[in-house]
Amino acid sequence: MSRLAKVAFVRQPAELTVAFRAKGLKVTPQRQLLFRLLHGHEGHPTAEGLFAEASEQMPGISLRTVYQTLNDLAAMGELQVLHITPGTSRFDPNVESHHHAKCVSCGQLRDIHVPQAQQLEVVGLHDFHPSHTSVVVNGLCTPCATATDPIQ
Amino acid sequence: MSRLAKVAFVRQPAELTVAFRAKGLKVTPQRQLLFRLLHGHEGHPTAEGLFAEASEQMPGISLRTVYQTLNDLAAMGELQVLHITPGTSRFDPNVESHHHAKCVSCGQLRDIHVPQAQQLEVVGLHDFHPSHTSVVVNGLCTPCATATDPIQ
DNA sequence: ATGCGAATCTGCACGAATTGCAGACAAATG
DNA sequence: CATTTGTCTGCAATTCGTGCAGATTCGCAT
Repeated sequence: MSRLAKVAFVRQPAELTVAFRAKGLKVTPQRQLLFRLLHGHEGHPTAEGLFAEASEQMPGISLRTVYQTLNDLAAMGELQVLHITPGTSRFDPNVESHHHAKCVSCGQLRDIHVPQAQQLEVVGLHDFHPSHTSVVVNGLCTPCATATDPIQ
Repeated sequence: MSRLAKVAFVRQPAELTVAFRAKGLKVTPQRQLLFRLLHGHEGHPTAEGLFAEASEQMPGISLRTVYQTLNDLAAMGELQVLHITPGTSRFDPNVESHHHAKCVSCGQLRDIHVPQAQQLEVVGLHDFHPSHTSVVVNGLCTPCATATDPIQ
């Protein structure tokens, strides 16, 4: 196939609503909007990026609220937080086991699958209890590889 | 053996001196101090951490200079810059091919070897020119695992 | 050695990302 | 519909890192 099979995005907004209430967290219009934006999001948005998207549909929403909600989702394991790019966190709505390819020129991230990732032989891992392995393939995306000027 | 075989640290200060001059960069006492601190450094220090170490031996050295030198070294490939922990960059004097284990509780990083890392099968990597793969094993170090159990 | 030009050092200001705080406000519950 | 509690917004503060400028020093060629 030419693309990854359909991936599992963050849970349905309705499910997140239940999960929030179950934790004593309230479900506000702002949070519902973010649930919707994240569900089906194929990229790896930053908080600022989601704030921009959210602002289109709800002018006046606060960046602070976006951070708050993303942090809550991450704490509940409904969202992956990536620290792959310098300076900023990226939020990955895809919670299925997967990994990333990163263009070292433009910083673009894309999802990949690495079937053997959880069965890697590791040397030098003493007194450590591994839970999850993440793989990042660094390289150049085709646009950056062909362009003379590797600007975003 | 109970530890990794002797790893290759950043090149000898004398070699870095030659490399800097060859690039038209000057070799100052500040830089020589950082060369020495990095050579044989077993950890993954932050710029602030190296600044603190450097300040002991050279009071008055500027944090700006530490950043400058680390960036120069990274640009020359004499140092790896890691974006694994949130908010800050870590500098890895070990330029040999290796990977990292990260304690998700205390943030500690340690070096590991993953022999198969460069031969991983990757699914979903189209229009991309990979150069280098990095593996991070997340988990708990023994102190954190035995201390207060963070997850109930 | 000596001098000159270019690179560097330091201190400070600035910018981006993220969090802390407080008062107004709204969601859940009975 | 009233109460309780958590949330929202705006702003200040913090942290990490870089841009800038003037004084200084390195390194090469006299």
